[in-house]
Amino acid sequence: MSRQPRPEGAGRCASLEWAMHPSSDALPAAAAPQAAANPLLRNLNPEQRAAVTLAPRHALILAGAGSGKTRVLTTRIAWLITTGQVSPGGVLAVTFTNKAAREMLARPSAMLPVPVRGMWVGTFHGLCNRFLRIHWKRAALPQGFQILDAQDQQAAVKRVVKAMNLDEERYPPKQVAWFIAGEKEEGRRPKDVEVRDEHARRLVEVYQAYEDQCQREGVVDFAELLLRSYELMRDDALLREHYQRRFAHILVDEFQDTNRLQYRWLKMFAGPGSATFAVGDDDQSIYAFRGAQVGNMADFEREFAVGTVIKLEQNYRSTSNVLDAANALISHNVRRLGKNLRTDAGAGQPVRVMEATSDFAEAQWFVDEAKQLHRDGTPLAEIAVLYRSNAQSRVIESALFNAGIAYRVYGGLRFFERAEIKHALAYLRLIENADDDTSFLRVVNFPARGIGARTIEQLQDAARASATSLHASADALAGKAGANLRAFGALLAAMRAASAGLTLREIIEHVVEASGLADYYRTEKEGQDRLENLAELVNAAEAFVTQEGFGRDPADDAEEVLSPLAAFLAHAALEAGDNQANAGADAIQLMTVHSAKGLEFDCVFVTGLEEGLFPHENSLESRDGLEEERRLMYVAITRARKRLYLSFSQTRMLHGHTRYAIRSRFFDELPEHALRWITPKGQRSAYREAWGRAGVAAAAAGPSPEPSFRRGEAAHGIRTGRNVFHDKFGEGVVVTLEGSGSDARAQVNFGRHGMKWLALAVAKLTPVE
DNA sequence: TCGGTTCAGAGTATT
DNA sequence: TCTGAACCGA
Repeated sequence: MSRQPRPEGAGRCASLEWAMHPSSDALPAAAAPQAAANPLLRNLNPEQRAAVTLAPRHALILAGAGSGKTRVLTTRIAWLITTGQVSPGGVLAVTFTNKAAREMLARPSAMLPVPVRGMWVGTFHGLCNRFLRIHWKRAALPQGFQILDAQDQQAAVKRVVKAMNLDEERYPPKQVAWFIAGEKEEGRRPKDVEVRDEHARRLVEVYQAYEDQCQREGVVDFAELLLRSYELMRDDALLREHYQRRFAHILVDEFQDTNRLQYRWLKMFAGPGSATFAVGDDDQSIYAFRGAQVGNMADFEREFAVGTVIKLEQNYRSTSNVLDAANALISHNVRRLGKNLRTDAGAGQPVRVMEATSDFAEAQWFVDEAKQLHRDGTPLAEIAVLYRSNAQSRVIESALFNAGIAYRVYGGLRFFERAEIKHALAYLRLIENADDDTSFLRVVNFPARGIGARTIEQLQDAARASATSLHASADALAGKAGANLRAFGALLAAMRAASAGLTLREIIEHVVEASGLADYYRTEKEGQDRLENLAELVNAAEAFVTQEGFGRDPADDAEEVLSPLAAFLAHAALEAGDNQANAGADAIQLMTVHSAKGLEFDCVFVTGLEEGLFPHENSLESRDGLEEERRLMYVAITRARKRLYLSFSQTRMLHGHTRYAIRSRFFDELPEHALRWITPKGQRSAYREAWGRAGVAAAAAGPSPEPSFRRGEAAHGIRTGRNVFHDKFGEGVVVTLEGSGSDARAQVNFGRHGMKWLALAVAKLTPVE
């Protein structure tokens, strides 16, 4: 044993040095004695065991893909509790997704003989909701405050922009909502935003008006949940001390995905006596675009004076060919904490690489390959197709559909986002809170009850004038329109009265009928599905009440108990539900690389590996952007257990045009020994040979491209789809030809050098082939 | 108020 | 090419 555990408060340089060391011989020795005794620690490797049994102090666990991260996290919780180091009530465990949160609750419960009640396990938002439900008074919120999802938020912003008479062209609600969420996630209120120009000043005004509106209506958006809790902790010393004392152990999953506000939030809960156990992987940081700061890992080490960094590098998922590919690829990133995956699984199958002539052909090839795998015994559900962007799923779907193979696409509308569900929820929310204008506007005329756009405009004017909600202003309108409005108000009042004393299930059943929603969908041609969804909503509510007991815990000493309806509405906003029925069926899995994170499959196909698509063109300008794309590719590769296929296509239908593509630069970063090119001979493009280590000019004579590429014939022997060589930019593909004679120009995709327009009279372009 | 037409835009996404 | 949103006529 070469090293002893680091004493408390040891300097951070030392810890960094630790991080850079091969870890197995550098583990804290403290783990060893108890290890044999406790069954929890059986089957853990030395690094995992070290992490699980770490003494109570801040620690950073660098957990590589497939290294048993969740296992370490959950076993640690169980370990802390069984060894009596903490009671369940002293544990705070945070994740990003509900799925991960459920796991983090379920697995320790299974390991422990004692109930884990009192433990705070959940998503950042879920925990903030819990926190604010308890301290709603101090947070200046109504007890039954409602949560706006992204859709609702955008609608609310739109209303503000309209009310302020701003040009919706210059202030698109989507972007304004994005701006507001971004500022909140940086912890900034309107007064804190730095204003440089007129446009920014206006944006801040909108932000302020939006805040006022939310406060008036008693609603909060997602970012507000975080910010409001953070501020309350920051400003209320008693409260802060209470929670800091309570949570002796804070565990964070996917730490590399935290944004600035989440990091500060964590810091606020970590008191002098708490130990923060942060688990993450900088190589899998793929959410910078939504505010994630990988830098939080370094900040954490510094600001928490982290004494222990443990690297989990033993991979239990993939064979070494797959890992060699992953390791080699990611080594091209400069900004890394440094980590290398290893496995005992043996070399396994080589990574197969396929070059297709078109996106259509690529999809067809995939289908044939998948059929073969299935025939050889792979369940369909163990075959996944990954792509960079959602639009790519279409051609694959249609190929699968034509072949009659079951498949499942991830993403898309989730249960609680469906229109009919949102409508029903809007009625329910109005029962809870009549001032919720977002919900009011959603259903005031749905089903139609003679309240048109003009009426609503008048109503909004009246509401603005009296600074009240729409519902409170209904009396101000005269005539037939006013009568209709008051009838709607009476309907809501009747629903509210009727729901008193009913169970949640009965309330929803009543509302679905009384609102006219059920009748509306019964007469609709395609309303059957929607009716079924509404019935499913009733079931979901029922399940929520029985299973969750709506999340109350006596230990939380909430000031008053929330009604089941309000709790269910919060649940609906925080957990959008599944996006697909029959999730368990045996079907091929289609998803973006982003949504594949955290999953694993026997066979993985990564498709569309073309310059401009993967890496995506929008991220090529900056090094950070490109490195994130590379991490994304790393995530894609490390999803595979046994077989990995990488494919790209010479042409791809994009935005209605055929685009000529160059294979992704990532191929050049993969080790040749782990790859096997399976492209049929006659199908390889010239640059395929040319692009390798030998340099560009010595292109092997390739076969001619598909006949369809021969269109667009032009002078100079250059034509669309042809591979050409340029002295400065190297190999490229002609994408477009324009003009004629001395005006002739060609648009050429030079891959890593980007898309260029070149005048054929000037530029020296030599056809390659 | 509805339904058809026109137009812009098209990356990744959890809560 | 396809989608969703805005717009216009009946």
